[in-house]
Formats: sequence, C-alpha cells, structure tokens
Amino acid sequence: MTKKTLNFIEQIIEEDLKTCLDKSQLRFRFPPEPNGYLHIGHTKAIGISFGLGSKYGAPVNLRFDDTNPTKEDQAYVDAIKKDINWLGYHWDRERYSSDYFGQLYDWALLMIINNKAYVDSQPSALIAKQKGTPTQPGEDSPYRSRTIEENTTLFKEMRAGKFEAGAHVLRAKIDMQHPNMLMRDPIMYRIIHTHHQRTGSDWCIYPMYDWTHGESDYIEQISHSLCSLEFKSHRDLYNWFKKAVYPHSKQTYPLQPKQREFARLNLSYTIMSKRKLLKLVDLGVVSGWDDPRMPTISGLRRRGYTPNAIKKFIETIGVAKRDNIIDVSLLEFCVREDLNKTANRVMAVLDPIKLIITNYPEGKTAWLEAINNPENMPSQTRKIPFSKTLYIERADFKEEATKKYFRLTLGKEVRLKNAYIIKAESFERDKNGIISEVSCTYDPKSLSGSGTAASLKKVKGTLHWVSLEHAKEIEVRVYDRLFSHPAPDSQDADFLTFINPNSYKSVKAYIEPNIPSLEPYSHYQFQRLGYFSIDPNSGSETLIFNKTVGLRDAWSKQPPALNQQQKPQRKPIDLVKQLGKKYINMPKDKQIKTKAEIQKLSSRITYEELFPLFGTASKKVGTRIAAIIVLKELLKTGQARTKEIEDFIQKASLDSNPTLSKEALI
RNA sequence: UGGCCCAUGGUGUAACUGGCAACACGUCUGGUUUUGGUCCAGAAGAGUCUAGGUUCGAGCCCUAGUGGGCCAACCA
Repeated sequence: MTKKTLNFIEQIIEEDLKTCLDKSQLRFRFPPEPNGYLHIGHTKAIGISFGLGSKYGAPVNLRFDDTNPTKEDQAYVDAIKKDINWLGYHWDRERYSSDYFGQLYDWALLMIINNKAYVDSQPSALIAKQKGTPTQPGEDSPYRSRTIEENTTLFKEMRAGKFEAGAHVLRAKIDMQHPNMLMRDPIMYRIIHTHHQRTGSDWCIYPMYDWTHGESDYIEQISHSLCSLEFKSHRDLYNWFKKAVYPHSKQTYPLQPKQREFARLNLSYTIMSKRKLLKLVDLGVVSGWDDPRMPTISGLRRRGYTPNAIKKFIETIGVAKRDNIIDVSLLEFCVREDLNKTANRVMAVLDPIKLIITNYPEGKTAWLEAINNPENMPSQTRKIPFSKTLYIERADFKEEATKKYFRLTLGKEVRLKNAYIIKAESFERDKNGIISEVSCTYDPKSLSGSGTAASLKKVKGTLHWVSLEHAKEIEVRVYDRLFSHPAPDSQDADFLTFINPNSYKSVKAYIEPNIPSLEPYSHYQFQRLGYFSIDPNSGSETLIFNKTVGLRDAWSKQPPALNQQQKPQRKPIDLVKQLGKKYINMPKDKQIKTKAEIQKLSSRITYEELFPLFGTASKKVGTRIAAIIVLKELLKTGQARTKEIEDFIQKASLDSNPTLSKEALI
C-alpha cells in the first residue's frame, strides 16, 4: 500500500483514536433528505463517509432526514437507495429521523422542565424580526418567560393537535443576543398538519433540522458526523443540544458525536443546487432527473458513467475546507481511464459518406477479424463484414488538405481499420455541391494481420468504417455541457441565461452488425470517436446510444479548460519580483536582457509599491536586486526620494551577497 | 454586536512535531502505435494573498491587513 497523507478529517479521527476513542466506537452516517435526487455533489459526502467506513472497518448508517413532510416523498427514498447501491456502497442500518420522533418529543419535554425551552405564540414574521441581524442583537420574545407548567401544557396540546399550523412553536431558550444567529432561541418544533410518508398522521408537530440531526446522530451513536461547510455555524447549536440532553441519557447513549465540516464539491460548467436542478426538470430544459446531461447520479449512469469512474474522481479531488470549483475535465479523465480498460471497441459512423472500392468484387462479403479491446484480453476478437461499398466519416475525406491532415485525400493512401490500405481516386458531389461519395482502390495484399509486406506498410492515417449493406442503423445522442458558463451556479444572474442551446443532438448513425452486447448500459468505444453506452429506453428495433465522453483529441481541440485562457494579468511589481529571483542565477548575457526587462517595467511601478521591497523587509536577494534596478530607474525620472535610497543602497552594498552588493554600487 | 471559516502553479489536493514546495488533471515537446486513443519519455508553469514579527531556517508559528465564503426559512 502506498503511503498516502491523511486528509484533515482522517487526522481528527486518528487523533481521537489515540486519545479518547476505541476503534470499535467508530460509526458514520450519510443523511440525505428525501426531497430530490442524489447528484455528483452528494457523491463526495457519500464517498467521504463510506470511504471512512471501509478504511476503519466501521459501520455507516443511511439515515433519511425526513422531518419535513411537505417536501419529501417515498419515491425519493427509493431513488436514493438505488443510486447508493449502484455506486457500490453498503450501509449498515437504514434509519429515518422519523424513527426518533418519540424520543425527541420526550427529550423536548425534559428541556421544558429544565427551563431550556419554551413555547412561543407569535407569528413567524415577528419571531424573525426579533431575531435581529448578523450585526444587531435580537430581543427576547414576550413569551420567553412563560412558566414551566404553561409551557408543558401548551407543548402537549400542540402535540395533541389542538392548534392550527403557525399558532405556536417550541423554542430553545439560549441567548437572543448571541453573536451566532443560530443560537438566538432557535425553533425546535413547528406544527404541520400534513401526512408523513412514514408516520402518517401520528404527528402534527415536526422537529426542525438542528434539533433532530444532532440527536439522531447521538441516538445512533455516530462518532463523527460529517457535513459540508455551510453547517459550520450550526455546530454550536449541535453541541448545545447534545449537552442539554446528555445528562439524562448517558446510560443509554454514552458517546457524544462530533460534527466536522468539509468543503462541498463544485464542478465547472454545472449546477449543483437541488432547487435549480428541479427547475431544469420542471421547465423541460432536460427530459428528467435522469437526463444524461444532468449531474445527478441517475443522469450520469444513463450517460454511461461507471461507479468506478465516479469513485476514482471522488478519491482524486480530495477533502479540504477551501471553496473549490473542479474542472469537469478531471471527471472526464476518470471515465476515460475506466472505460479505456473495460469498453469493447466497435466501429460506428456518425456522419456518413459513401466510399466505393472500385476494384473490389461486386457482391462479395469478407468477414474480417477485429480485436475487441487491445487494453484487456486482446486475444478476444469478433468478425466484421467488409464489402465493396462502405460508409466512412464525412470529416475523414477532403479533396485536398494540408500535410497536417492525416486522413483521406485524393491520391493519398490511408488504412481502413482492420482491413486494407486504400487510395482515393475521385469523388462526386450532389446537386447542392456537397460531397456524396468517394471512389477509391484498395491493395488486396494489404489486409491487416496478413503479414505480407504490403500489410506492414506504414500509412499516416487509419479510418474507421462500416459496410453499407451490413451496417445496422442506430440513433446516437450526442451531448455537450449544459451550461456555457464555467460557474453557472455561482452567478447571481439567472442561471437559465447560461444554458447551452446546443447541448443535445440526435443523429442517425451506422454501426457494425454484430456487437457483443445489446444490454442497456453496455459500454462501447466507437473507435476514434469516443465512449458510448446503450440507453435503457432502447427498443429492440432501434438501438439508442448515449455519448458518454469523447476520446482525448489533439486534432480537433476541445474548448480550453477552466480559466486556462484567461490567465490573470500579473501586477508589474510581482513580475519584477519574479524576474529578480531568476536574475541572480542567470548567466551574464541573459542578465542584461532581464535587467532591461525590469527597467522597462519600472515605468509601471510607483515608489510606494516598491518601498516594501527594500529596507529590511525583503530578505530575498533576488527581490532586493530587482528593487535596486527599479529604484535606479525611478531615480532617473525623479520619482524616488534620495535619502531613503542612499540608505538602502548603502545597506545593500554591505550585503554578503556579491551580486547584490555589486548591483548596488554600480 | 457582528460571529465563524478559508487563502499553495490554470484546476484540485499534498508538504509528518518549522528543513530543497510534491502529486493528479490540464497545457506543450518527442517516441511507440493499424484509434490524431492508449502507453512511454520529457518540458513549461507557483517562491505559497500582502506587510511585519519569532527563528540559523517559515507555506507551516505570532500580529495586522487584504481578498473570498457561510450565517438573519416555522427548509435541510
């Protein structure tokens, strides 16, 4: 096993293991709210908790945080379970926050008795107003001083269904002046008269997230409760509730869970917010939650992504507390890496033109051998039919072209993959002037693998093809990124304005007739084109393929990666520092050039900018040399003050570094 | 009365209790190749947000600043 450094969460766990925790006490949890589909962002959280579970041999619970019946649905529960299973993770216990409604209620009663909670009967707008703002303290509710008896009675009546929604809430009694707004008497229960998918009509008061989540962790004896950064400020509350309940239940639940937070995943060119994703579905921008352009697990699955690729991706991006936007190219790299090893190669033509081999016998069909996957058991082969008339890719023929074009041009030779070397002789255009067919001749002795001298001949290009008569017609769905903006999620502007209008295209294509598997989700590499997988909605009549991702392509460049093209303009002063650093180690002749460069930059630098670079401030020799050079220039233009300069130069000339002192003296 | 979190190549993450800033993606060369793929070899690209301090030595510790993020649902 290679030595890998621990991320900050693993470090915390190791520390706990050393000081206060036995390995057998380790337990994690993944707590989705069943109000939508899982997306690639959740995969990070899943990967962290389940990854930790397998690393330490600790159980991981799947807990549905179902405390808001107005937004949740059993269908989401099912979809979430399906997705986690598909990813290949196994949870220990399947739990629901609603399993704990009874316990939570008892504890809440206890809180009231201990004068740590009270019933507030104000409308929500008033309560919100009294909360103050981040910069202004809140004020106490007039109901804050209700007696314990009154609170107990009221809360019991709330639970019994005596009140309309909104009439009362139960609040924790903490501190309305607290700098952390979450601590300003947070609401613990509200009244909701809605059928709950699991508890039915047993309850009409429902606990809020903060009250529920920590105590659910506590009941399940989760050792480390991992969530994303935006819950950081909830940690105070999490701990407050835990402390309030602990004295009453430490016999049953000895271990106090620990909440820690990590930065959530953001992907360039995609949105992650469930709300926005739902909007795409509702507006019909996409065909559904499992549209192959969606960043949902189900979308990715349908697109042809594999669990291994997604896991590898999650492993690669790491875990930290810094806001991040990960380039989609990394995700794409991970699928290619996986599929390259696992997907069978096959030939398909997406934009066909006819290729007629004039010297090939009419009506003859030859069955040629082709390797299924050169990366994995290359001995496995299949037969593909070859005949006089083929389809090749439109982009693979040009009447004439530059020498950087390796494909078919008039009079030039290329190889047909797994078949013969051909030479283009002529072509025809249709009435619109578009090339409709190409005629060529073939060298009968050049068959792939035949071992003849002609077959070993090197040609620059190799084309994929299908036999027109034998090929099967298929539908291929080609996808591009859904958004044209690198960070559509972070924009205040309506994210819908960044939708890429060309993110989906369906084409009629042709594929070799006997492909190894017709099962939905079968993965293929269409040679020279990319990876494709069979859509689950394929009928037996017409096969539908989804393009997962293209091959890495040095010929027709992809759009540049995030920010690569817009390298920010370096500030002249920083540039000078950098040049200075290089300057010391340069050969003399180069120094002259660099010095000139620095001198030139000095016109864009002010004395004030430069000032911090000398004196004792900068201990870096290169920086100081650069500073001297600029200084001398500024002296010429009268921008610098002489006294300080003399000071500095004198100091510099005394420096033990010869290059520096010399520069100062010149 | 504001509180808390974060800052290292284009991107993401490392750098053990301070000791030559590394790895992956991306980019660029070259080689192999019957996929302009894969594979192999190599290169460019950061002196660690800024300024001080401590130290023989700071990305790491301290102070101040700057920049970014989170927090004012009876959502989670």
